[in-house]
Amino acid sequence: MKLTRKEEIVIVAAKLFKEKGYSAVSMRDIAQQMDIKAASLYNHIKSKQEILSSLVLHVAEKFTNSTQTITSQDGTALQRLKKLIEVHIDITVHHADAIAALNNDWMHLDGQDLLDFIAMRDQYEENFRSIIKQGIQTQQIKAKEPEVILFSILSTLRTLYLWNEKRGKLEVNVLKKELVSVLISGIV
Amino acid sequence: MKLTRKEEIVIVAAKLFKEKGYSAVSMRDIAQQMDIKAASLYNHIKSKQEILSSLVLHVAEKFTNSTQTITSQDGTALQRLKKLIEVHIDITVHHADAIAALNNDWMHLDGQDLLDFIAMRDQYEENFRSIIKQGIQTQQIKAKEPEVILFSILSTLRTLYLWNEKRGKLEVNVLKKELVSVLISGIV
DNA sequence: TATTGTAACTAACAATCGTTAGTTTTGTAA
DNA sequence: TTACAAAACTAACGATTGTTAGTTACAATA
Repeated sequence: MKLTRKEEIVIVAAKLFKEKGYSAVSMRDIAQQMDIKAASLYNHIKSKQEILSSLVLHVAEKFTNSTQTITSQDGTALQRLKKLIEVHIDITVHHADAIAALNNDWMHLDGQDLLDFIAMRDQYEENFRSIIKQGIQTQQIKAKEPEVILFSILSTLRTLYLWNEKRGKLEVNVLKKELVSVLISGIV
Repeated sequence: MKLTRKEEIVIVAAKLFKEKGYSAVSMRDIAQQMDIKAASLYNHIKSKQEILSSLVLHVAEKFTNSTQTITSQDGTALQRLKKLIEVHIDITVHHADAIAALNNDWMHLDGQDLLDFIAMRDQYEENFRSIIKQGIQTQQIKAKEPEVILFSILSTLRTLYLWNEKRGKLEVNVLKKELVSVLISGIV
């Protein structure tokens, strides 16, 4: 599958955004990385903002869709929680750069894009939360503060894009298995 | 204890950095928030960079110092790991804004400041890592990939500054206890 | 060969950036 | 009241920002 020029730009921009953040990357930086002039970028994109929203909303939708699928499946709360974690890991490994922007630069979205993103993020969190609460109710999960559990799991998953680089030899499936185990069963 | 004008500026800047990131906050933004003109800031600080490095290096040193103390104490690996987590939570709760900059804007430090920061961060991680490895060796901790355990705990701790706002009613000591429990013993 | 679409270019714009110089206001101590 | 230091001000600088307009190079198609 051949990439459009626009897709190439978005990919290159994502790498730069990951390193310095959206605001610290200029259109001239992006252009230089593609060996063209800044003005030439505008043959393919409407604005710098459009790069960001392509990047962030695309992967945000991916999370939302996957989550919806799992939540509507059957199985115990714990099974679905594990599945949710695994899917999050999968998406992260395949879209590490975009997720950096999603984590760190979403606040630079504007207008409807910003509202859409926040809605998706809140819904994603709410999905996790409701499964955790279910798990507590059915006594599959310890009766801790649900927010603390939610926070602990989501923090780890959201920061995974940073550690994935250093993952090195560790294969994805091993990472998945180990991480699910650590998050669910603890370390003692 | 009365704050110097410089300290006031750093505190105000930290709040803004937390919301939009270092690069997206202008000196005029900071000045406006203090009800003065941008040029007036320079009666108290040398540069925008100095604000960032004051902010980041100060709290980085705090982490380093606390860690050193604990590592050189006695007790089992697991006891020291718990203590490390508790101290990290304490510092985070009391310096939430500075930690946002430490997490997200450290790469905008320059020169020696950047090198110093990276050295401190690496050392901090290495401290955690060695305690975890010790714990595995003495079979207090499950024989998982040490990097996965390290990553899971540090991710949660580093993102705590975000959730601390929503902590709401949850008292610090309760948070500490619950979080240590979730990180160490898991949720099932 | 002529045409067309893609993708690059040069040049420039208005706005904003961090920062400096020089000056004035303000509060405190002699 | 005078003197001094702290902290504000106005005005401006050179550099960089995202972006636009108009033009050119090149390949594929008719």
